[in-house]
Amino acid sequence: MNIENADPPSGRKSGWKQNPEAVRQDILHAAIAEFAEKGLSTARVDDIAAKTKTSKRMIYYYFDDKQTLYEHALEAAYAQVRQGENALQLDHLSPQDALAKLVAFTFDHHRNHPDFIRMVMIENVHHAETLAKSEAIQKLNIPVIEKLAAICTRGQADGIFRTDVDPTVLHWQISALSFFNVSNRPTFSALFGDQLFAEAGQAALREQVVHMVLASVYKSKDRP
Amino acid sequence: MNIENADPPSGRKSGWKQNPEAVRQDILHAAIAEFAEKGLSTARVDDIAAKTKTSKRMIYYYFDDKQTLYEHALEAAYAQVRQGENALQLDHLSPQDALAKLVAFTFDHHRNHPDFIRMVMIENVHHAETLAKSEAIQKLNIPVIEKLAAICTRGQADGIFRTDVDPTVLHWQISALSFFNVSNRPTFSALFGDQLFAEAGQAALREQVVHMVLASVYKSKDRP
DNA sequence: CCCCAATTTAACTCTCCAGTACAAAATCCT
DNA sequence: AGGATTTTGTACTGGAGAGTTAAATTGGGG
Repeated sequence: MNIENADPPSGRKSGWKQNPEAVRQDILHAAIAEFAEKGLSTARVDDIAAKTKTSKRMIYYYFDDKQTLYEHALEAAYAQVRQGENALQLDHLSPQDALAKLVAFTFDHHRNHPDFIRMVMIENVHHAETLAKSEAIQKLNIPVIEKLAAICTRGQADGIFRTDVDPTVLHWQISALSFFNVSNRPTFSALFGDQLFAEAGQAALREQVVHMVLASVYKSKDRP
Repeated sequence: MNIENADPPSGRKSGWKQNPEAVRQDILHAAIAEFAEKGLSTARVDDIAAKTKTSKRMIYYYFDDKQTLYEHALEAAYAQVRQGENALQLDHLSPQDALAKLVAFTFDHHRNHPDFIRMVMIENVHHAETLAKSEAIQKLNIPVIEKLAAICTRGQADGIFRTDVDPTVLHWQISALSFFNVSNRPTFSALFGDQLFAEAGQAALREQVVHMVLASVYKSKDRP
């Protein structure tokens, strides 16, 4: 879908053969899918190769080994998802509305990017060893907190938010609810049924989550 | 710590040699530790054996293969944790206090049983395939919901809780916040620092979590 | 005390799979 | 064109680790 061998229009970046950048991307997408599906050690390089337009040999050509490939795949997964988040425009909204929109957006966004969630789950299983080494990923996460900090500041200036709201805590809350919804769906629905994960259930949960987070930042007297 | 080879006081259950039940338990504990630490496929049977008083061959003697051992380890992990929960007595408390206590307890309990959390994480990475097959585990989870349902009923009878509170949703909320706190600590602290996971931070988070959950069940007019 | 069934030990096999050796294209440079 | 360099295909290797073979040990019942 991405590359056509007929007339490469603007590709051929690094002054060399057929668009190496596109090949890298192709491999990374396949790798994300495989790692997200199976986990780091269960993932098979041969299976990643099979999902690719290219071969196993090429994977080792572009990325040195499985671990390196995993690092790049993790980075790519973060980049893609955070990029989507950065597109959100909240400045024109009141602090309450901005926060509500951010929470609802995050809930949906996580739901729409299960592969990303699963990469993070896997990273947590591995004690975040890879993530801890990647400065690139750490930089990608600064804007999330900044966005929340701006909302907090405005909300406090308006006298509506509690004075002790903490952007990091807020992010923890939003993440916890939105992340768990995707990460623990398998066990939760195996134990308690999957009604909550059908459309109606999810809509209700999103509502709940938005309310919970908003309630936690309001001063008591201002609660709607 | 559990077994002494000096005078087996009441052991020797199955009418045969040195307490096979104790050996099983020994293996299961080692297995839980190893699986929780490394994940299903990264875990090494040899390493489990090394943590045991017995040998690798014995593991295959008592449990047929790695997968079977994993199943039993998962079951044991659930049994242990749910048993701790069942000890909670809530009937003598008002619905609000009961719920608050249950939430705070769950938050702490999860925090104190990281191996259990990690087993569940791993199970989710594997799409809960093993959990889905275990009726034993599914039964273990009924009391949690029943306990919540009882609290909801009482709260509604008192006219304090909303009429549409749902025990399953409530459990989802409590679990999400308490689970994520343990499961995602590695990535979260790699990205945003580990202040939230130090004692003070955790105490504050627990407070927050209790408030959030309570707020979500109160009728608006009754919110404290 | 001797046999049998229940355990246990140690050494072994066999498969899977990450990673590689090697050489054949393909592309660019002059 | 022809040599240098980069890209790709094929077939292979080496090691790790799940699971096994087969013999030794133990305790109990007769």
